[in-house]
Amino acid sequence: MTGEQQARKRDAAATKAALLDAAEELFAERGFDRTTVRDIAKRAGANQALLFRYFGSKESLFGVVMARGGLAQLETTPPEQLFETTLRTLLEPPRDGSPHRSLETYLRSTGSSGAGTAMHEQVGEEYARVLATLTDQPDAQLRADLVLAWLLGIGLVRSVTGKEPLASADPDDIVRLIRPAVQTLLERNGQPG
Amino acid sequence: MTGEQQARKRDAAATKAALLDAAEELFAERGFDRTTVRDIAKRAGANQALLFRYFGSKESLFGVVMARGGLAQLETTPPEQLFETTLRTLLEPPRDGSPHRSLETYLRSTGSSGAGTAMHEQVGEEYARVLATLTDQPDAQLRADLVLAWLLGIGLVRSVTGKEPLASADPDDIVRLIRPAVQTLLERNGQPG
DNA sequence: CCGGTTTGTAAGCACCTGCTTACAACGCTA
DNA sequence: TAGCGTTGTAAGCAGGTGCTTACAAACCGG
Repeated sequence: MTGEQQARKRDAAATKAALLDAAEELFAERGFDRTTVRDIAKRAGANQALLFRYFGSKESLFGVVMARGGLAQLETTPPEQLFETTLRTLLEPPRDGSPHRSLETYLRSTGSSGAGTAMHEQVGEEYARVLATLTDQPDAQLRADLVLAWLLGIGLVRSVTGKEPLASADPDDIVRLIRPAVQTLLERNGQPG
Repeated sequence: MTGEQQARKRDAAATKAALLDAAEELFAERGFDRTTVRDIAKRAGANQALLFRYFGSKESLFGVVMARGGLAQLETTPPEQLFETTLRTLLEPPRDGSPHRSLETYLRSTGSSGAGTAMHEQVGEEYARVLATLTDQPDAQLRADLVLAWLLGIGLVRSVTGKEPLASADPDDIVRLIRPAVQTLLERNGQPG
């Protein structure tokens, strides 16, 4: 709820931005399916017809939201810090002005629309590609997928299902437990049997 | 030739079972939200009004489906094999007569209804409790949650988003890569800093 | 055969969904 | 100031949702 409903009288750019912000929040909180265009318009303080005028459809808006900030963190974080940085972002409560919440949206929108699928592929591919640079082992891609899977699983258990003690655990403790295990995964040769 | 639809003429028990089977399949395939009561009734070859007569509501049916077979694997698998067994179940394509698909449903129904939340808590709690017996370290519960998170994350990336190379990887390879990392997670003392 | 109960069916209700349309209010500019 | 494109609004549409109701057909004990 941006409290400037009266302040913005005739400003298409601001309305578009408000719709995008509201959509980003709601998609991250509820996923694609359980977010309605009426909810988005209401939170943005705009008429829902404008959503369709500016973005065409709900799916198209979803795509714009994902494209806008989905990969920002990825581009500004060195690979060797990506795992820990992403993990901490996922673990900390969403602050204003924090990186965009693409992984959360990824989680909450599993099994949703076609737009969701395309987004899944893109976001997952990008993260895994960077993570794969962290190991010289032959199965680099697969190992990277497993790291990504862990990130997503932690986000799932923590922010979606709220399972304790994980949900309330100190991010430092989680990082301390996980780091050596990830190191094992990335560095150890696969051994037969 | 009498068609199979007439074969079950007046048999409430069989109709209930058919509805349960259909619901279990569809919830696992699409999650709670994207499964409609009309779909369930259609796959079961039954009238949708019967679904409400026998189960009261869609949410209630969901609860019955989860309660029916959700924890079967948990009760018949020794703790030290639980991780690998569950992982392999998650990795293999669903066969007929295979264990119930509670974790898949868990995944696909994230962020769904209240019934989904209750189920999430129950299933997650049971798995984590058993997994926690695998370590003597102080943070046993937290470590168990992290193992569970990895399981769910792998299921998510593999069966929901279909990301390659994980989606098509040999289960043996995945197990070989993951086992030492899980061992590290469970056995290693948390070290400060 | 009769009456009541159980099982199955078709139709519909009230609500929600994404999306569209018709129109009013505004502000630029000629 | 008159005209006109732009921005915002209210109302509604077509289809889908969970769920209910009214009723017919089958079964069973008497």
